[in-house]
Amino acid sequence: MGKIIKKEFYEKDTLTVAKNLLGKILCRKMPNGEIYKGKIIEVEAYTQDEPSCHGFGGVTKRNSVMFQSGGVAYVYFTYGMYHCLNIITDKEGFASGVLIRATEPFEGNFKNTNGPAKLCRELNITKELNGCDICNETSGLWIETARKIPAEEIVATERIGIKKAVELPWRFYIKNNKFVSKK
DNA sequence: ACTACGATCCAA
DNA sequence: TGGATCGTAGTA
Repeated sequence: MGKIIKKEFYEKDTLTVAKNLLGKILCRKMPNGEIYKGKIIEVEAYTQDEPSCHGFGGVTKRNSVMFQSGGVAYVYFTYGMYHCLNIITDKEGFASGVLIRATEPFEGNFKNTNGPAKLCRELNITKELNGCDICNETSGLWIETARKIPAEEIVATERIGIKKAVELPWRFYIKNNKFVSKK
């Protein structure tokens, strides 16, 4: 099957990585040993130079992982009850990452993965995984290679749930996929 | 110490 | 459309 994606894949500009992540296989080994694999079908890009990014105002305790070089997970807690998963991209010192908004499950008995917080709840992704290495399966979280999605199958829209820089078309999803979180 | 708010979700 | 729910960051 697929091989684990290496660090070089993530150490590129965020918009490129975001689109390249579509179709790849998000893999999670649960604390009880159960394995989940699902195709990434919806993402959003965030970078330090636009105000909706958590790293926009500089390093804080919460966002420091965003400033690492690509290939680690940034998991944050929000709305008092939810977690969201980002894949950190680009080079050290520049806050940037890709929010995983939805996957299409194909291995493991999981269903509610069509939303960033639902995905984390279903896969037991919490702050314990914040900063973990996603290029090594011992972390319990990694991504495997798969066919590249051609540009004509990718839809770009405005990002969801933000109030700043709303005009940027930095949300990407695979056309006609029924697991997309919102239209 | 005090306050406002959030890259969400779900019920109604 | 509004409520749940609380860590974080900004202000004092």
